[in-house]
Amino acid sequence: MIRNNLAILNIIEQYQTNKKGADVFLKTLEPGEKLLQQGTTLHYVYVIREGISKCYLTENNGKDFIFEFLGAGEIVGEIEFIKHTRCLCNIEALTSLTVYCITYDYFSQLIRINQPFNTLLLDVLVTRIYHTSERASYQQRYPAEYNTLKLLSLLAAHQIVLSKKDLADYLAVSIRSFNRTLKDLRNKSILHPEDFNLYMDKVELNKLLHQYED
Amino acid sequence: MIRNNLAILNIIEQYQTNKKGADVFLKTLEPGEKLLQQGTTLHYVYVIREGISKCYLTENNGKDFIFEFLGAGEIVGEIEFIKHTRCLCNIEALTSLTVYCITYDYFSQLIRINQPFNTLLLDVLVTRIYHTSERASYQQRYPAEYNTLKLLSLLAAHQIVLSKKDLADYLAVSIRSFNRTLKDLRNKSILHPEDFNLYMDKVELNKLLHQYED
DNA sequence: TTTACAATGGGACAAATGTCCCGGTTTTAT
DNA sequence: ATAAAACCGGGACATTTGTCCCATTGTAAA
Repeated sequence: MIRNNLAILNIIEQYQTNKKGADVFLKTLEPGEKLLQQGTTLHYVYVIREGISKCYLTENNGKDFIFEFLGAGEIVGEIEFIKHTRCLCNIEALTSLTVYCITYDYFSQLIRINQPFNTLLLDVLVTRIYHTSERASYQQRYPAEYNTLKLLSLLAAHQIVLSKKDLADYLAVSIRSFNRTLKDLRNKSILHPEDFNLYMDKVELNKLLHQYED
Repeated sequence: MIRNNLAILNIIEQYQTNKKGADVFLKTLEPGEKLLQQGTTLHYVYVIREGISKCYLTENNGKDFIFEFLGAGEIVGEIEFIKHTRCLCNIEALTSLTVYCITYDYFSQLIRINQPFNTLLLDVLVTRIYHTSERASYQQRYPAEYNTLKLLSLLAAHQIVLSKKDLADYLAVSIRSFNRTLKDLRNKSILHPEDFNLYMDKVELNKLLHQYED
């Protein structure tokens, strides 16, 4: 659930050390700052060097939907670059964030001239389609309880603690609903992880749930 | 909602006429036949020449979720090709379907050697991410009524009549729910399309709704 | 320290959605 | 032509989820 891509990071880091030009440079953001603002025009493509950010969209009714949490090596702004559009979504730093800023010209060069990079980019895009589609499907076709468990088990693989608001926005439910689900799960003395296709046993599961207890 | 891509179709048609080899050949499917079966291994990438198909995933609980309706020029199987995985989803013909079958070898060549094709492919992938993400967001963040109207207005732009099951699967709701929403909408004498950001007036809207009346 | 403000947790109720099921219609096979 | 089977719309009820609200806790600024 927190995406990374070290291969991309490597390529960019090589290029940055090779030529210290104005083509690739670093930028730092504090938690809460936005790298991309939905609807604005972009001039760079970014690659995250360090830190975690959330990629989300704010609907007209004020509700947010989080597409992904992005970590090291993730590309940002490539959609806007390729489609020549304004930002589809917001990217906001959750931790301190360091990103490589890549000029449009240079990124365009990379795609055309650097075959391995082109291949990596195709892979990144396809991976996104895969995950976005898969999640869109199960998140709408299974009840919140199932999705909550799935989310918690994914979260357990990372150390970071995310706010409940963010978790709820990822699941596309209200905070109230999310809290209720957690409470229900805690109260269920008999939980069969295998019912949920989770790769964890009951002990692990309870550990997870009680992380979020009072 | 029914995707097309004439630029891709053009390129493939040119190549097919140029060299009548075993690299690109045609295949025909009857309505109901599957071009891709979720979980199976693929050996070709396909480009739709004519007809409409649905791209959907069947969850373990038996529920389907339709990602998209694919029309002329749409690429199928490129995800499986690039990620070396088995089929993520099903592709099923809704009308008679003619597709170009492209060998993996040849597709791989196209990507590497044919710059315009590579660019088109990037554009296709990015467009998919864009639409999938946008829809995942609003479909989960707005009530069914809003989504139903949006769907009907999109549908109006095409001539094809889709089954209610397919429309419900696209919206990720039960048929019962979908029927109920249609009924409610029909009974609302005062409907303000502008409330829903729909590009149509009240007369058009009613025409739409009564298409699906008894 | 005190105050203000954001984040949290959950009760009560309303609204939305799913499940089950029945009666009517259409389709298919014999 | 008739019986069996599949399809369809919707009623009734259960479950899920959202909205509104208030009390509590934690945090940051004055």
